[in-house]
Amino acid sequence: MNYWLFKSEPFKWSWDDQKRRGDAGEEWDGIRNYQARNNMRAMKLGDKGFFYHSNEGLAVVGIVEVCKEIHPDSTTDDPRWECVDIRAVKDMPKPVSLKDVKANPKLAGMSLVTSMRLSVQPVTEAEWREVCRMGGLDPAP
DNA sequence: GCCAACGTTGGC
DNA sequence: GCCAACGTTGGC
Repeated sequence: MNYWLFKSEPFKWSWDDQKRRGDAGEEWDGIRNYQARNNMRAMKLGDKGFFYHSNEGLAVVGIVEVCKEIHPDSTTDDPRWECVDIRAVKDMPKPVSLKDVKANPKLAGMSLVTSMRLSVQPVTEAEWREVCRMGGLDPAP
C-alpha cells in the first residue's frame, strides 16, 4: 500500500464536493504536470491519500482512497494527460495545517514542505502515520 | 493582490 | 540541447 497527497483549491473542488460524490468517487482530472501524472500512474486500487486544501484552508482535511486506477483524463484529448479516480473515506477529526506540518521536525522531508507546488505528491508511511496522529486519527489502515 | 518559485515553451 | 521568456501555482 502506498500513500499520497492530493491538493485542491477549495473554491474549485472542495472536500465537501468530494464527500458529496460518496463511494462513486470523482475523476482527479485537470492535472497538467508530468511529475504529478507519474505519481498517479504509480497508484494502485485502494491506495490511501490525504486531501489537502491549498490557497484557502491550507490544511489536510480528509482521507481519500484510489477507486479507479490510471485512465485518460476526460477533460482533454491530449493523450499525455491521465488521471485516477478517488473517493472520500473519512474526515480528519482535526485538520492538520501547513503550519503544523512545517513546525514538526519529523515532517521536514515531506513533499508538502519540499516540493510545495507539486499537486499530487507521494507520502511515506512514517509521514502518513505522523499526520494521522496529529489529526487525531488512528493511523491503522 | 503580490510575488517568488518553478515548470513549460519555443527560438536559436 | 540550451536558455530566456512566459505562465501558473500557492503561501503570505
